[in-house]
Amino acid sequence: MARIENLNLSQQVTNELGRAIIAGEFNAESGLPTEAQLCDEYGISRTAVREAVKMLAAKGLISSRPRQGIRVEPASNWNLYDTSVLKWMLDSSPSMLVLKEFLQMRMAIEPQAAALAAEYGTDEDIQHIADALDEMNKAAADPKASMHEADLAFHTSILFASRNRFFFQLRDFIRTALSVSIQHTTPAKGNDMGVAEDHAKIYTAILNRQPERAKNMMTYLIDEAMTFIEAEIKGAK
Amino acid sequence: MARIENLNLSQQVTNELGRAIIAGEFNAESGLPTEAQLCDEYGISRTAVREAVKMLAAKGLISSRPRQGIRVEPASNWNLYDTSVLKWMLDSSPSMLVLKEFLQMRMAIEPQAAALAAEYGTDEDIQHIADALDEMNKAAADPKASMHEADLAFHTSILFASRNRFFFQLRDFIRTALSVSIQHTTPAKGNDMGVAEDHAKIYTAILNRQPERAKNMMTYLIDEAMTFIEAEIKGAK
DNA sequence: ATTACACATATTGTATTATAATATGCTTTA
DNA sequence: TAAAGCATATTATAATACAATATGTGTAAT
Repeated sequence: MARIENLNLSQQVTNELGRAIIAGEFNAESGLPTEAQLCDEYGISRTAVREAVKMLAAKGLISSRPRQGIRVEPASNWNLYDTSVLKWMLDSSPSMLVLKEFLQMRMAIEPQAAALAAEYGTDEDIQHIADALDEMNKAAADPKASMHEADLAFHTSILFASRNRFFFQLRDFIRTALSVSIQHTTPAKGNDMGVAEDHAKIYTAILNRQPERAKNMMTYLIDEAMTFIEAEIKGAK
Repeated sequence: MARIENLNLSQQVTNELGRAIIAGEFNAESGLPTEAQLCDEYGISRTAVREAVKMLAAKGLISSRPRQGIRVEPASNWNLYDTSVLKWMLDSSPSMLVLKEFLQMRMAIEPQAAALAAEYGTDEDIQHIADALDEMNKAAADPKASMHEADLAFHTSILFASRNRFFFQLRDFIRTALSVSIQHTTPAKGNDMGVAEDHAKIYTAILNRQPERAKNMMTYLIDEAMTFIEAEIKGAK
């Protein structure tokens, strides 16, 4: 087990087991080792093992019952919107497989969020979007600055401005999806300014309280990534 | 504590504390009682209390550190897509407040899911949609049959047919949103047949592999509920 | 007076042991 | 063959002890 400083024992075991479960290292029928076996394996007390098991159960990965042991739940029950679960997923499966699914989700969430931001975002919310856009422009001019971080901040600030807690709750998911997306599309760019302009159009639409336009501009932005990825998938065949 | 048969102790405490946290019964600054106090309060061992605390921490509701105690996390960290968390939320806050947010999310997710279903759903997936539609038609004719259940099955089957695990993962969320939605819109209906026809149009579009049309029909369906709710909110003022 | 250091203290973190509850399979019996 | 009961493996809960970790307090040094 990779002992990580600053995390307590049960959290480390949670990490290790969570990763292993999602990587498919446990047979779905036979399930996990018993608590006693896990104690031996990791050289820790049952207290720590049980707390780890409870945390994984809370995330929908496993369930445990007396005499039956610890079973892996069907993947359809895993809480994919849990940050840890999402991380374990990306660690284990080649990101190309989920990249398209990510983009499909972004295509559902972000245009709608942009429209809601245009309709309900406060002036302060919209100022935060402007701030992120400024950072992106700076980064486009100055290679030292981080375009990536500014990009994430831009999209997150729009989720926040939607004034809908369910949209904002997806910020980690969207950030992850966006990061993976960027990693795959960046090689082909060289047009930082063009991307920045596309983002600016979204911001302007929100500022001018044009929900439909904001939605369309966001759809366009994501569709560019989608087109690129589909070509890449096709090419890989 | 309402002791529920068939749930073990730590799960019952998790339920009770989760409910109380989301209902705002704990001061955000002072946090929760210490483990020792919780033991006294519920008359249970530290083992059970700690396991409950770990489960709640896994859902993002709390965090605990030595010497500092158990703190309530900011609501923005709560995992709203966890079924339990969602349930606690609906139990505590008047559903009217979240109903519009639910509909905004449905408006993002479901039209896109319908489009994906039309593009990627297998024939078998689409048959399941047809089955649910049949049930809805039966229920429209026969008052004994449950329209509600058939309606939920219809929407769920489309999420499944999207062939995107992130969409399907939202099934509990969508089902909850839809249930709340129905509770508020049903009084004004009397047009079960009209609703069933709207659903049929979505199905037909998916069957004929028309993603755009499927999306539009689903948008129309949800927009009807949205219009109704907005009128109700306006009327309540 | 202010800073730095050490120490006391409260609270969670981990370990250990013991017992209870529960479900599964096997054996016995009718 | 079926039903009842018993053995057993595994998790569930409890109780106790000690370790680790922050937080504040007081004391000493500058």
